[in-house]
Amino acid sequence: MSSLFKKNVIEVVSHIKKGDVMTYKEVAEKAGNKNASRAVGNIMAANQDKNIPCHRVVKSDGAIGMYNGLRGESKEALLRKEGVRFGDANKVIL
DNA sequence: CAGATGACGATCA
DNA sequence: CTGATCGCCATCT
Repeated sequence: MSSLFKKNVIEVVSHIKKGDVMTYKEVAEKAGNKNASRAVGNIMAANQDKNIPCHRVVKSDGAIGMYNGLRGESKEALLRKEGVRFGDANKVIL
């Protein structure tokens, strides 16, 4: 199960700095397929590696998305601790 | 190979 | 603004 796209996505996501967030679209674009935002989410779901801050990957509108891999901790709280600024309705300020 | 699925995106009503 | 629909891509069955 090692595809180039997947590897790129994981690399890009693991490169996200603390307090910073990246949209699925951006990650997909950096990975080589700007239209593969969906595939990116799929890869994230299949690779919840602790080294990969998947929670720092949000939707293009700044929403958290359907992320549910954490142990009951709200992604908002976690991201807030990381230093991410939130606007209204749990929307991340990009 | 073809069909179905999903941590999405953009557009339309 | 919210909800529904179509479109896109990688992976699974």
